[in-house]
Amino acid sequence: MESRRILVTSALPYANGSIHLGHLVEYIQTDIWVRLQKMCGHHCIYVCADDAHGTPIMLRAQEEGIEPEELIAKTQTEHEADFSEFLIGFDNFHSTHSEENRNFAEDIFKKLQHKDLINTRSVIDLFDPEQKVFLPDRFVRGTCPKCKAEDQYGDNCEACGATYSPADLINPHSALSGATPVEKENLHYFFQLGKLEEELKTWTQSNSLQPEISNKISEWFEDGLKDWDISRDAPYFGFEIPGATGKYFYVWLDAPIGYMASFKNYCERSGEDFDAYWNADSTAELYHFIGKDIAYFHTLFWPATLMGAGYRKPTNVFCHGFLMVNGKKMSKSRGTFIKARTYLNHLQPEYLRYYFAAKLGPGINDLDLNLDDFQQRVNSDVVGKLVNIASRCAGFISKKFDAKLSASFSSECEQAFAEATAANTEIKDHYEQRRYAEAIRSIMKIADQTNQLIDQYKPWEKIKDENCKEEVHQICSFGINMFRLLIGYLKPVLPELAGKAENFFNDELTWADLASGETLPEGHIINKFKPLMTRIESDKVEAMIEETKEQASAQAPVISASDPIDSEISFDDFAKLDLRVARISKAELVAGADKLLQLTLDLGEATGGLEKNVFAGIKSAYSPEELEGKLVVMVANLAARKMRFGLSEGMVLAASGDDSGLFVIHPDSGAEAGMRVK
RNA sequence: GGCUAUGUAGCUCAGUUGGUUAGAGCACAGCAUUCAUAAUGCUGGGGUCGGUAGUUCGAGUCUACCCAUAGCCA
Repeated sequence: MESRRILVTSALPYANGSIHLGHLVEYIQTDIWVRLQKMCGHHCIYVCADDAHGTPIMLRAQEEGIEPEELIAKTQTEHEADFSEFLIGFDNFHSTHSEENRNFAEDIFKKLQHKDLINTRSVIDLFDPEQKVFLPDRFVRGTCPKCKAEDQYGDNCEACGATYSPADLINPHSALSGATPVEKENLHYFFQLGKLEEELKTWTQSNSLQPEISNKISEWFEDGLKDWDISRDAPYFGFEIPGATGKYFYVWLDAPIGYMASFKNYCERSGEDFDAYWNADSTAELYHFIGKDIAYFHTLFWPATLMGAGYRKPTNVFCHGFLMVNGKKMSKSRGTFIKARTYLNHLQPEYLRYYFAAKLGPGINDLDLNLDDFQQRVNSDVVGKLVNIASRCAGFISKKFDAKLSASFSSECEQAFAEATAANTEIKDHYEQRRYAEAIRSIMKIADQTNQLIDQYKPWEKIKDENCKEEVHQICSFGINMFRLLIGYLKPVLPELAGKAENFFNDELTWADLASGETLPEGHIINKFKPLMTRIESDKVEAMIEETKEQASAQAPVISASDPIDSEISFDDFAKLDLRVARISKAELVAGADKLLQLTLDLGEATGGLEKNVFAGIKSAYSPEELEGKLVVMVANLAARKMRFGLSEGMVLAASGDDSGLFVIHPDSGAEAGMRVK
């Protein structure tokens, strides 16, 4: 078989926080792919690095009262430990804040300049008049224009998730001085992507990108490519642009260059030939595994950078979806924003590797970590089905046959072994095409068939009959051989388990061994069987969630301060409100309104049978049918307000938090329409 | 708001170019079994495929609109 030369990367984790289970989807996906390639005898190199530049890192370092360099060094140590324990087998892990990366970034920038792909022009930025510096979005704070949460960043609101520009903030102020920012012209450097449009189009079309991504990319081309702003002003943690004092490369310019820098760093200590992988005429393969959120940095900006600077382009870019936990986005308060370290404190990494593999496909769908399913699936598949095969056969072999295997099977078993061997082509292809879930299904099907066969031969009965001893020897040896095959197929996913199993049957497995169809030889001695993997226990999963919740509540004061109690009012202020119980006599959809329902409220006999018309913004949480007949509380003396759809004569009270829920307030049973609420 | 995806049994997912009674694993129920880490085998119940309206002899599978979820908008 021809050996391929392959360079693989995972996206660079950002150095301002810990690795969490969401990150691990990608590293595990990549690692499985790389391990398969290596097992197949290909020359495959897997590099990564910490992404160490940008404003958030500066801010974080400031908060902790340390230099950015100290922060990123500390983070890198932590990241590497997490990856190593999750068995992510990087050949090199580096940092974008490195000499290699500085050299490449500067060199690439100069090449782009030389090709006339860089220009400059003035844009209006916010300026701090006291500190005399331009303010990055994150250095401007103010009230969210959408949800009115106070003290939010200039680019997005942490309370409601809205995105906007700093100029949209209410009461904007500089995070540095507190002064109100002023608008001022500022010089920026731009990468003129439009000049590479044709070449980029060709690349994106010829490159068998995932169809979802191709569709998305065609969108960028439709409006023509805009120039890309690649400079940021001091204060910034990054590389200064050559010949431009006080201007820095935007983090997204030098981050992907970090792939090259990390590989260069690897070449220097391994003797690998850098140019053979990166020159424009390279015949090596280059793959980037990334999350769907950063697709266009990798399918547009990054290839453009490489083209412009005269390097090779990626062979392909593989996008994956996001991790959900129990069907929802990871959430600190639900205890599902689980850090890699927290997981490791309670559970074995291979459980998660198996579960992710069992659910990963080639598409960009989000992947759900359902914790009950996780426990059941791993226990059932890996322990119950797979490891059980060795466990139920090993005893007979070691106790009754001096730990020696037979190499002759019944014709039925021989056929089963041949079929399982033949499946290697298909399984390998599933892995190669990143259809891990299908690979796992194929593998577990073989495990099922093996258990069925063992059941059929009933060695535990036959062992009682001296005449059937050879049959027992054969079926158990068959089981061990099938187990060996299955472990081999799962080795990319479960490298540690595979290592233990290889120890057990005194053999090391490559894909060629699996494909050969050969069994272990007659008389081959197996070692004493020890449990290779134990079951996931519920209390461990619960403990992990608890620990995550504790981490969240430790930060709670910061979170609760985002919505403090309003300033005090007098009783007289309160008494001005005429709150009444009302019955919804009619509720209907409003044509053309996204969020409104039109309610007819019956205020009962006490008010002389008064009815009011109210438009309530509760369509997202209630259907008209479920509201009709219900009692609610309304502000009855609120001045009527004219809306696009008609006159609204009051407000219905409802509770809402930042977690997108909306809950209408109902009086307890017994209340009647018209009653005062006080 | 625009765009790109996703929405199939309690849970997690498969369903090729539209075609006989919609599949798997887990969970559940019953039976068998005890070699094995309460593991294994057999049998069974359970979905009309997010909603509505279309195209078609025929749609989970095509079209339009709507709803929900995720991501992106340099």
